Amino acid sequence: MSAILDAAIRVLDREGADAMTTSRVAEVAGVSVGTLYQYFGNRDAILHALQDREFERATTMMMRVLLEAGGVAEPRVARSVIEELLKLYRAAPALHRVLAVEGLRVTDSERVQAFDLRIVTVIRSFLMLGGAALKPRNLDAAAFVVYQSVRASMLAYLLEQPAGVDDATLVDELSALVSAYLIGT
Amino acid sequence: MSAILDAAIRVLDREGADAMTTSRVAEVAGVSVGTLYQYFGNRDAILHALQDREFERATTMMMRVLLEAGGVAEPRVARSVIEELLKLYRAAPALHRVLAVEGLRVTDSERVQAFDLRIVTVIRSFLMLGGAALKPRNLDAAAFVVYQSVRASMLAYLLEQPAGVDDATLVDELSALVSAYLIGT
Amino acid sequence: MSAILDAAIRVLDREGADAMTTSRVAEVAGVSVGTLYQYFGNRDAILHALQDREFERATTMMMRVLLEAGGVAEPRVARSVIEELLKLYRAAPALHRVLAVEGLRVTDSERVQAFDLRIVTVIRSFLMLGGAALKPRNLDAAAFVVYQSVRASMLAYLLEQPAGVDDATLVDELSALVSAYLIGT
Amino acid sequence: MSAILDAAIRVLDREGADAMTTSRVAEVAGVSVGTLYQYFGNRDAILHALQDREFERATTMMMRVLLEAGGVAEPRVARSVIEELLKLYRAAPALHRVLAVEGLRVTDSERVQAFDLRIVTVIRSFLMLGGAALKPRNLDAAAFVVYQSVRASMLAYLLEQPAGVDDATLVDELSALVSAYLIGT
DNA sequence: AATGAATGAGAATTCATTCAT
DNA sequence: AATGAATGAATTCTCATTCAT
Repeated sequence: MSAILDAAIRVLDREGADAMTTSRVAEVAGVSVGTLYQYFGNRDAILHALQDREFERATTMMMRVLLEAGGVAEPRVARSVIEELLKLYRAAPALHRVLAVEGLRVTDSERVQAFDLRIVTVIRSFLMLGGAALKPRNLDAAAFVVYQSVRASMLAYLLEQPAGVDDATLVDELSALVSAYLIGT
Repeated sequence: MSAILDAAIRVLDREGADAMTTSRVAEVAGVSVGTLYQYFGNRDAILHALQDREFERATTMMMRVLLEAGGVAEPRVARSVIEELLKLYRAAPALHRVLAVEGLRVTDSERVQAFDLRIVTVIRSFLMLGGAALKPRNLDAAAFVVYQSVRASMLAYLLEQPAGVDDATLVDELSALVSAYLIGT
Repeated sequence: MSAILDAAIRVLDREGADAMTTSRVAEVAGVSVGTLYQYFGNRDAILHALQDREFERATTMMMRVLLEAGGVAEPRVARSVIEELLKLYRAAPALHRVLAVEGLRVTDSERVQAFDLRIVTVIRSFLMLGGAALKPRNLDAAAFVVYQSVRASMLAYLLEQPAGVDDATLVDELSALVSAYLIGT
Repeated sequence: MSAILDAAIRVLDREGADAMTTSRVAEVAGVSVGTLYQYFGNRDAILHALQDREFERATTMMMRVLLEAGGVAEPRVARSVIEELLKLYRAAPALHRVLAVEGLRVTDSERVQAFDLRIVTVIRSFLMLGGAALKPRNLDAAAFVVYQSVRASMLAYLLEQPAGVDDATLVDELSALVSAYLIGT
């Protein structure tokens, strides 16, 4: 039930990851723990569902931006993706924090499931489509490095609110970073 | 006592973050919990101490590399720092994972203490010294973005061991990323 | 509804006593929990119904065997009853295990209801009918001891499958035990 | 700690098996749950410890009785063992009930550990020592059947307090049962 | 200073039972 | 009569922290 997922995000963002206990989520969702367990077999299932939702949102967004750009890799496209991603992250920073943290905790068997790896695969295929405009690069590594860079910077920006950096600056610099690296501009 | 810190790292890297309980650390260190609490008032104090030690190592390393390079910002310098950083991370990936994770959990009052922010400050001053060779940039943002990018990529690389990326590739791509962004090469 | 009782036995024997939850029984029976509660006011009511069914089967079987033997107490009769009982137990060992366990849990007020006590009463009346052929005994105690002995041995045999004992051996030894005790042969 | 084991028995006998929760045992023992878990890694460990203690008591008792009898198998010996066993059972009927119940729940891997099987082995070796006086029997089956019979009758007697049976009668009949079966008297 | 037994709040999870539809 | 989502008390187990020795 999406009420439970929404409650989980709310708890995550307002009270922190430690507060995301099954009881607290149930309480905030306005249901009993029992009900929560009817929908999610265990605590992790909630995070998995959240991950799937976010993964879909991010993927959809990237596809939309790329389609609007006509499939051409340009600084403009990178900037659009980064802007949209910032919106996605801002909607639930703590969720993305948890997703990132859990991604790094992933065990071999679950590896393919991790948010990280799924997104990197999507980015990799975008880079392949970008074609001639891009500098020649090891696609695996480039997709990996670009994703980690953007994700980490955005996340740390939202959670730490470092002095001297605001939304516009962050988008500018991340766009510059990615464009310089991938396109050479 | 550094025996306790070493034990903490050992537990962290061999048994995972969840296993780093105060009792387990004490056990591995060969002391009693009571003794551990004599040196570290609470669990977090251990992490703080670990953070300080890592911070010092990283800072020292960067200074050394920069001095050896004669204070000039060049791709070669970026690559050296990245290579050295990889060594530091590889020595205790799980420690750096925890440091990263905890850094993002930081509350306002402790903000200045976080590993992240301290390192960004150091990097910022390096960028200032780099002088004319560098593209003009918002220093705060540039230091921030560069640090987060390198740190996240390195950490994810060590913990996730993504397919298609090895040490050399990672160093190459991170160097390219940073150089293209800061120097334009 | 006997579909529910059959489901309960199936669950009991295939999945164990712990798995016999009301939901699981309902599921296996192909009805909803709600429906189950329409027929059985609470979980225990299912066990009571099961007990009644088993009690009737055992009683009927014993009567049939005794009638076929012409009402005379002989080793041959004891053996027949034991053989038939083994069949009954083998059809649903876990059920009989639960019945035995629950019988021992019985509270004062429900005492008369317990499978144990009901069966012992039936056996007692068989012994009375046996007449002159039997050694003189305290009938209450004899019925009690004989029943407990046969039941426990059979149950443990089916559930533990002890080394060195098979169907034939068990029937032989139990027959010898009972005959020696009651008839002196 | 034996205070915990004693508390477990007290709870078992006064409040029933269901009441034997870790918290309740800790409470009755006058310690915290945490302390309980320091001594017993999990709930079952308590039962295992109890089992070991009872096993040792029963074994010691049987050896003592047999030694006193000079190693000869006679009705008198059987009666003594039965009398002593009744004392042991009476001291904690609910404990023996649980031990019996758990014995039947035993899985393959733990089989050898079960109270039942351990005791049967001991009895088997007593029967071997009994020598010429005994009727020829399949030792495995005889030990098994005798143990189950005595145990079940005694337990049901203590827990159900069946009408028409008292201590003396029970001992008489069980002695008669065992003697008739094993010795032919 | 060192010890480590004791603490107990708190977390995840289960399941008999109810009741509105 | 049937349904099955919702309930929530109860249970097991963990671990940071304390304190008497």
